[in-house]
Amino acid sequence: MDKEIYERINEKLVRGYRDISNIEEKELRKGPFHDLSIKELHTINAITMYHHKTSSQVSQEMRVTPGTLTAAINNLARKGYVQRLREKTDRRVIRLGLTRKGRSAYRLHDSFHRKMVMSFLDGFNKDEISLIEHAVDNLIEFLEDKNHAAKQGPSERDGMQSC
Amino acid sequence: MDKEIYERINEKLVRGYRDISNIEEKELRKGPFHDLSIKELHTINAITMYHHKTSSQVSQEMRVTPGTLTAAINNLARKGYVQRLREKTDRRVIRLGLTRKGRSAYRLHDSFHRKMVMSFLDGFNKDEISLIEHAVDNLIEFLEDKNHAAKQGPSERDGMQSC
DNA sequence: AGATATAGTTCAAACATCAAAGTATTTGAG
DNA sequence: CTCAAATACTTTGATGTTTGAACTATATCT
Repeated sequence: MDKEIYERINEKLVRGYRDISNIEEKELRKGPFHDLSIKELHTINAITMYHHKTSSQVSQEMRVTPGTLTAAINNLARKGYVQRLREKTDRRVIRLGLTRKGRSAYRLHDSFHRKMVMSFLDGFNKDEISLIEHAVDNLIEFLEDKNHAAKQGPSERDGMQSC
Repeated sequence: MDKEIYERINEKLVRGYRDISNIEEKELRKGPFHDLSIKELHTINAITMYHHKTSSQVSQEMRVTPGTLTAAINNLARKGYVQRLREKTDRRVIRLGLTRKGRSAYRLHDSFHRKMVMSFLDGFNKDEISLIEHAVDNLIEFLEDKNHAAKQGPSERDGMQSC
């Protein structure tokens, strides 16, 4: 492929990637939830509206250790965004739920995402959108491959020498 | 637009976004530069191969405060990836350069990016690629709009009521 | 020359993160 | 049934990143 095109698209992706968090945080600061950081908002987002996932589930999805999540939940509970709900049938597990305020923050963040994705896809027809989705799928697949390779360890990356 | 399509693409973008840093870091740990974090690598990337940008330039591009960059450069210099070069004509300014080792790390990271972008665009022809690029442009434009709106302050977002 | 501006550094505080040890609870083997 | 092992989460201590504000050194402007 053309080197120039690669450079240009790479540069744009890097720029977009770098700016998203910054801008999400700035938007956040303007609204009624100025006591939330972007990371806290992402935790709220991972908890989701009504699923009452367990702590373990959320920490795995977020790729952080259980201890990290505990600390994050402590803060969000103190600020009134999240509630811990102890499971009746197995008292070891904690289920996480958003308070009314938490759901409100969730919706605000979601509407930002909606606007962002809408503008990403603005002006394309169904076929073109599915082409773009295919490119995104390519990217995710690439990341998943790398992820599995990393899990197996570097020595077995290609060719499965073990056994 | 179709709500279902939005949900699906949003979910994929969020997942991709979340995984990129994790996987870049994992890849990094496998190679010869295991003493670098992903943030440090991004600093090296912002310094670029041969431009000798000033500290201010780099900190602005990275959207961090000058103090943050100083700390990062201290670490990278200690580890032998970056050199400070004092400007002859204006002794206040520091220009930043990569050492041989720093350039080597830069290249490794760049090759990861290259593979990632290549897989993103895999299987598309020129026209299709320029369509995808257009979508990325849309996204960047959205972010820039939001960024300017944020700079002006929330009260003047739309309609320039001042004066 | 002296005031002001600019470039970068230092410092103290806040926060996120992790690994490892700890607590409470459940499960499973005998 | 009982106790050892497993599981779910929390606590703790250490590390690294980030910021804002005060600071140093240098340049520019009047």
